[in-house]
Amino acid sequence: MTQDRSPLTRRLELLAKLTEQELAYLQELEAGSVHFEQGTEIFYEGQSSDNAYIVQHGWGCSFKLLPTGDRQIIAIVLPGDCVDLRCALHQATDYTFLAITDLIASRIKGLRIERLFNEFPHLGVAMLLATAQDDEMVVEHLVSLGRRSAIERLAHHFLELHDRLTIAGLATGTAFDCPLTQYDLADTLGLSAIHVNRMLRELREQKMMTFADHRVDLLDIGRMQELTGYVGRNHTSIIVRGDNAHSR
Amino acid sequence: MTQDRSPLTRRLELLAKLTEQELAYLQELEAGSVHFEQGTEIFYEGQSSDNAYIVQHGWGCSFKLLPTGDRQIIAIVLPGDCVDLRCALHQATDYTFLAITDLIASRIKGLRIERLFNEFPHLGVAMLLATAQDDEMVVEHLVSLGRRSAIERLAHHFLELHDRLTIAGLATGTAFDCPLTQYDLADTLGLSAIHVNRMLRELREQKMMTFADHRVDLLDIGRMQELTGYVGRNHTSIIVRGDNAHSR
DNA sequence: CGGGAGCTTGATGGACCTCAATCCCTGTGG
DNA sequence: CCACAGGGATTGAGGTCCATCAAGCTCCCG
Repeated sequence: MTQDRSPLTRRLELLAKLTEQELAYLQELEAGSVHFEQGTEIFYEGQSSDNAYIVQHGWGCSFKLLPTGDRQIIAIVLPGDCVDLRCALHQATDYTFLAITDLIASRIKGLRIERLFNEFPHLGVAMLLATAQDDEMVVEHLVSLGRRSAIERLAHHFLELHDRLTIAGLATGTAFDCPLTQYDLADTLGLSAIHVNRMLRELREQKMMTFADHRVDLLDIGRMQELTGYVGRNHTSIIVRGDNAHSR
Repeated sequence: MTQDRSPLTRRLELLAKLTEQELAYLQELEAGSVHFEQGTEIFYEGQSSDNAYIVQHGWGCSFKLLPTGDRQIIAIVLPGDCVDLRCALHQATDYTFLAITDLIASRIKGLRIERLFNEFPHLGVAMLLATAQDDEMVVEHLVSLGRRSAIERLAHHFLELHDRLTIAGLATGTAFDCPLTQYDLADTLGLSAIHVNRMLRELREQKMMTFADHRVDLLDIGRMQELTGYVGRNHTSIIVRGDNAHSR
């Protein structure tokens, strides 16, 4: 069974064929897991640190603070995500990593990452691919902030969360648990919490989705996709070719 | 002298000590350079391609198009930047790469990147560091779009361009050539071209900077930094420690 | 000389922010 | 058991930032 595989292992196996040896090393990398309480700043902007983290359980986020006190959330972090994999290489973090819920993560020293590339380059490339996916998400997020309206940003964000949680086995059907507050959503989407509230009401009245009691239900995914131009995530492996993607 | 070193080589040497062998391989990687005319779409969204590019000369940008026809520029690409280094690994591009001016770049097959990590892991890690810098820029861009006002976005963007061009040896003092139109700026900063125009006028009237005839002059960098909370780029190497950075 | 790309300015309106008040729920301590 | 505080959600009113529409400008190039 796959229960004993970590979330990251499952992700990587979708991206590349890994040998027993590589799997063993990956397991060793993820061995020691640390528990962080809800609200913990696991590392923070300006800290000199060479640790990276692989999230095993719980929700987190990375964000930056502006001199004005405003907060901009860069990304919501879910199980199977790597945080700071590259920043760990140069020993300085430029954002804060916060545990939104209680969170369990494996801590990895920067040096081991360098060793990883030396000893298991193929595994290293697979992890690069995973971070490339994460980067694509950041880019899509940037597009949202630059060119989408408030309601479009919200719809897009929930479609994406739904996709990621489904892949991680944390969502079934159209609904999922979501610990984010409306303030978190506001700081993610570059809006005020008040406007987030109004747009969530709009989405509810339009019967597209509901957001209540830490639970999200996507009632009409089709219309939400239409609204945002969202193209679902490619669930296939790296050997993608031809006519399945990019229909528009 | 360093004239015969490519822009990327110069960047990497700031990030890691490279052996003669690694430098030679890097030079081989960059060997065949291709010339693209101004306005060329070097690759485009949806294309199935496993090429990456290292820019040698000229300005470019990467952008995404929305169903509405809106354009969001992800990043301005300058000499020494790598484009699509990771995407090349999974053979599908999710944005367009456009030559803003005539542009010279080295084309690199995805396979060679995989080989690079196998045979020269240390060099691979150095290139990872360079892309980590690029990612930090995208993150900072995202923060701008989410939480900065129009005038702050402009000031921040020009401060960043100035820093990058200075490092690349393409700016001296406070001024530099800049082929971007006000439409380009608008699509980069998530604004309308008209509003960009007004805010540029504001910056000029405030005697902070000028933008005219494809030439930028930063008249009062101090006040621009104050306005945006911009912290200049670290010009030092990867061995950064202690008290030099992150003063605020 | 005509046309197009880019810049500039004015007027109007809308999307979203800010301020303010209320309500609910949960946890805490007397 | 109840009072109270605090975090989060909700709604209203008013104001601001920025988009949109419209028009005219300059410059370059065929």
